[in-house]
Amino acid sequence: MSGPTLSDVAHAAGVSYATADRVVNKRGNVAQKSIDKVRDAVATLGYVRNVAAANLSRKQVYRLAFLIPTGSNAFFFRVREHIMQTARHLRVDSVTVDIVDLPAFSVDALHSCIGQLTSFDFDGVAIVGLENAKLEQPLADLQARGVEVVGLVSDLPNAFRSAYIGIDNKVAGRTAARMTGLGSGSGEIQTFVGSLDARDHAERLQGFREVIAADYPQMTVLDPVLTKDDPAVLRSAARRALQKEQTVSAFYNVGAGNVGLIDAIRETYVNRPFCVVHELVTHSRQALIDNHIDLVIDQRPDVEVNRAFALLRALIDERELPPMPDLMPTIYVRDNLPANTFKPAMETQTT
Amino acid sequence: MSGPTLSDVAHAAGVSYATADRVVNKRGNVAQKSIDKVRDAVATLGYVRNVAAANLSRKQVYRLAFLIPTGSNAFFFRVREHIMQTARHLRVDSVTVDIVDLPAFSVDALHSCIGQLTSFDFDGVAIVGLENAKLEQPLADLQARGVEVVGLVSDLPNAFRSAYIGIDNKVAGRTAARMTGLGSGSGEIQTFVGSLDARDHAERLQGFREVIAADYPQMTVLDPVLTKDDPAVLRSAARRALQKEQTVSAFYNVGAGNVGLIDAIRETYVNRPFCVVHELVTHSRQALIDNHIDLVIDQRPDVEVNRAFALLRALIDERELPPMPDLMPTIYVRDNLPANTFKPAMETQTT
DNA sequence: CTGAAAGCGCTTACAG
DNA sequence: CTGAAAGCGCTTACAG
Repeated sequence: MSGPTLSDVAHAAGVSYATADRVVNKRGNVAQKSIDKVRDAVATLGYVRNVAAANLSRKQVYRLAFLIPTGSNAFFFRVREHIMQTARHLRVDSVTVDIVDLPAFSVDALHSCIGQLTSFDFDGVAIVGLENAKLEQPLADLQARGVEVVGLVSDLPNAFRSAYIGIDNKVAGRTAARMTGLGSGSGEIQTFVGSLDARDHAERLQGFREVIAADYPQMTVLDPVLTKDDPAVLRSAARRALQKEQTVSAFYNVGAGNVGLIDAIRETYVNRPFCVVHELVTHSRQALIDNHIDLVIDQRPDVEVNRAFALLRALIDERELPPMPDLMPTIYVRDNLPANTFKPAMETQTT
Repeated sequence: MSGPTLSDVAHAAGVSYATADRVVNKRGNVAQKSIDKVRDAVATLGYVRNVAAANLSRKQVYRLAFLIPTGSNAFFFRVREHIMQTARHLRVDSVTVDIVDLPAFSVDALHSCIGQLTSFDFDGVAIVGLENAKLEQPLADLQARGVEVVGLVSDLPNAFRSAYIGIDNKVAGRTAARMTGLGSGSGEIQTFVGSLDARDHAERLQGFREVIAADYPQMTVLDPVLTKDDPAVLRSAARRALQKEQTVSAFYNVGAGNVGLIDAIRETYVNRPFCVVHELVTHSRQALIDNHIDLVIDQRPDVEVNRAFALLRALIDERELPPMPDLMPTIYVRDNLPANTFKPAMETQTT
């Protein structure tokens, strides 16, 4: 900084340091006259609060919580790893992190978990959310207590969080379709979804269909197999589809459970279809390397997690938010894979 | 933090605060006996220095410089914009930035510029470098004065910088080849390079050739047209290649000057070849949207610039470096384009 | 070689 | 409604 300090402001305004502080930090109990003088001084001097000094004085700590779906999903395993790694690095900046596991896709579980959060006085929470109106009340309560909340990967009701950090799933689906069109060109595309009730899956499929219909009319999108993200379901459905060799020229798995899909492909000795899946995890990574699939569309959970931390801290400090360009889905082929930083053994079996 | 402070350490070691400080910060003039006691106390208490408090006390400011090639290159225009934007945001954290423009690819210019840097006492510099031994001496001088230096986009002699922030260009070329193989499949690929003396161009071409040779034998990589990154050269060469409609099925421009390539494609009413270029700038972005090209391989200068700032600050603070996964080239199609944050009018005409 | 003390820019009781 | 003062965890002269 090395700009003007609050005592410069107090001086210029002809009031005490304490009074200048009261108006700058809106602590109240100040005469209008003093307020005006301080405001003027701030403006003419271009005073800007030194957040580091303030935090030192206040012994600020950042108590953060992340609410992450539990279970065997490899993607969220990755998310969790990134959170822990970042947390470790941010300990020296006085941030502490609790990761709260909760059942996937359960509005009730999320509802009660958010409700309990109020008793732990966190400063900020990042939530893998659901856009359900039932969550509005507990979120409002949380925010009323001054807790900053952001949606992560999957959004919360818009008015009840400060930001959403995640990709646009329709864009992800469109990207998958573009690559399928480029790579395959004609024939039928067998699609797989976990559930059409899951908004992200529905949006991806919609985006996918739009692009194929508009730009690749020589391709047909077959109705999706419903998989519940279960590898076993994917495996058998994929095997069936692989029998129809001549007509199915591409696979697109909108959801998780890729292990099953990959198994089916590995076990089948025919020309495999062009294959696009989501999320770079141990198995999809290996399948890319082994040439069992062609492309992975990834949402960069590392970037998302980093941003969640940065954003939460900025919100808690009430400082200007950093520039945050839209998060776009990333396309991986086997040539631009980042080094694998996780030990495969630690990752769970699904997806 | 809220961990032990240095006065806790001093207490435990039975020395004064000043002495504890001397050993922790290696200021010398301490009896070995005191050193040992303090070291012990640090270890048993798990003391970790509060960088924020230290910086406040010392009135630390970060004076940074970025050495960026000048000229009409749209990519470096983008780099410069990101630096300025980030700098604006980091002003409140006491970082000031000077951007030094210098002629592209000139070892001599870089040499003298680095030499002059010593007289400005910067705390850290990021340099779009060249791997030339002539630069070693001035870099060594700079580092001897305690200036932190990192290579950005293009590396410096390895032993004379603390880190390189940029992509692996061979990986970028391999990625381009993979996409060309997926999208085109057979026929001749006309390549274009600015200069084979430019290491990044040579590496990209090498990676490209490797993948085509290994995995797409039904395609042939034609020898590159040397363009000096000049749009006019690209334009006429591309027009010539477009005459050979039936044989050339793909274009790959390793370097800059894409405006010329895009113009040639726009002006030619034949089935255009499959088209891959590098770096997302105003023109390549628009060409993607207009379906004049198929893919852009980008190195995310925004991410690189952010990392340069973070790294330089961590180095200057002598604190633990943040986790830094490898930077991989990003693949853009027209569906996963980030919003354009620059006003096209500001961007120069080339590339 | 060692220590006491002022000061960095703020916040927070506490006394008027 | 206003101000003087201690303290956050460090660094930096300064005196011994």
